[in-house]
Amino acid sequence: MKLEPGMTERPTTKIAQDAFLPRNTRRSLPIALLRAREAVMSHFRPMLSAHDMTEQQWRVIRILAEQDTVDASEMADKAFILAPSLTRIIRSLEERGIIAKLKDANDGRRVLLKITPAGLAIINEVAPESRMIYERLETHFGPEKIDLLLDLLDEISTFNEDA
Amino acid sequence: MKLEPGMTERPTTKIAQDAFLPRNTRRSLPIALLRAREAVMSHFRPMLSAHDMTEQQWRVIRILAEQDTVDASEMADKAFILAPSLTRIIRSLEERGIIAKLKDANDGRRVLLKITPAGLAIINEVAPESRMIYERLETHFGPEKIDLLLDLLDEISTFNEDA
DNA sequence: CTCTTGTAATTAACATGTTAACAAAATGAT
DNA sequence: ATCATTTTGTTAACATGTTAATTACAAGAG
Repeated sequence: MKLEPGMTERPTTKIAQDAFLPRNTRRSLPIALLRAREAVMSHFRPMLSAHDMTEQQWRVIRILAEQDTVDASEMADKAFILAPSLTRIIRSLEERGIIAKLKDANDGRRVLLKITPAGLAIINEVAPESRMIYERLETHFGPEKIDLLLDLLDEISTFNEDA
Repeated sequence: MKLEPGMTERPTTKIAQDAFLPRNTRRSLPIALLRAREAVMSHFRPMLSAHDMTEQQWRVIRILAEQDTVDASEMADKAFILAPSLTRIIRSLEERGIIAKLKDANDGRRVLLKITPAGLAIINEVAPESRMIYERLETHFGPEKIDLLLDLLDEISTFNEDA
């Protein structure tokens, strides 16, 4: 390594520190998970943005299509969205008339969520296309491989719980 | 009655629309990737925040520890950070004296990045602990399983490129 | 009943994700 | 050289991620 005029005299060779360097970035699990997620989402995003929907907003109304009434905590859990984000998403979706907020009669703290007809309309427009995209992906890789991946991801996700 | 994970639920009400509903959220690949990523990161985050480092900032200086000088485009690519985010991260890291910005003599557009001694000090503090955490994870699941997962993720990540 | 503690949701503040628009420098064709 | 085009990086604007503090209500102990 050649020293440039502006560099310090201290040797900057990093070979001696190799043992202290992090693992190679190319085999980093967090980045690999991020890349894979982005690759998958890139197929869905155009369809969602055509309906002025973000990915997270879609996750919310999708869950409300599966289950009629969901309180905010359960929604945060299922959609994997943190409470502060969910508060903003709910406000936005409600202003757009896509979901409705109800009060829980038994617990004044809880916010109950429900999809509106307008929200259902969006579901019915987006869902078929979403299914098609997913089926293309499943066909390309084979359902077994996707299942294997989902199982591995599930296993990783529960790593914390047995510490 | 509470449904356990793995059970197949089908609420009473929306049966007629079943064909138009999205896939079940619990087997959603994007959410599964998100959950897994968060599970992994939850082990690293406390250590990073102890050094006032975000995950993304850590990715940046980590790459600069592997490779002495990197321009912004290459960094965005390797750290998987979009250009606008990277601009802000670079500004922040530079203000804190952790990295330095240089100008490319051959191309006036490019920004070259280099880690400072202060940055190297952080690397040397964090890296050993980071390795230990990763080794625990690798021991728990077995290196073959991690490798299998990384291979599958890689395969998913390149799905776009053969369209 | 009062007080403490715990829980659900919101707000605040900052960092990043995401897309679009933009400025500056390089490139290539004429 | 001149001009249109492409590439690199930044800025802007809005949505979400992240942690901490806060408010409103619920539950329990005394």
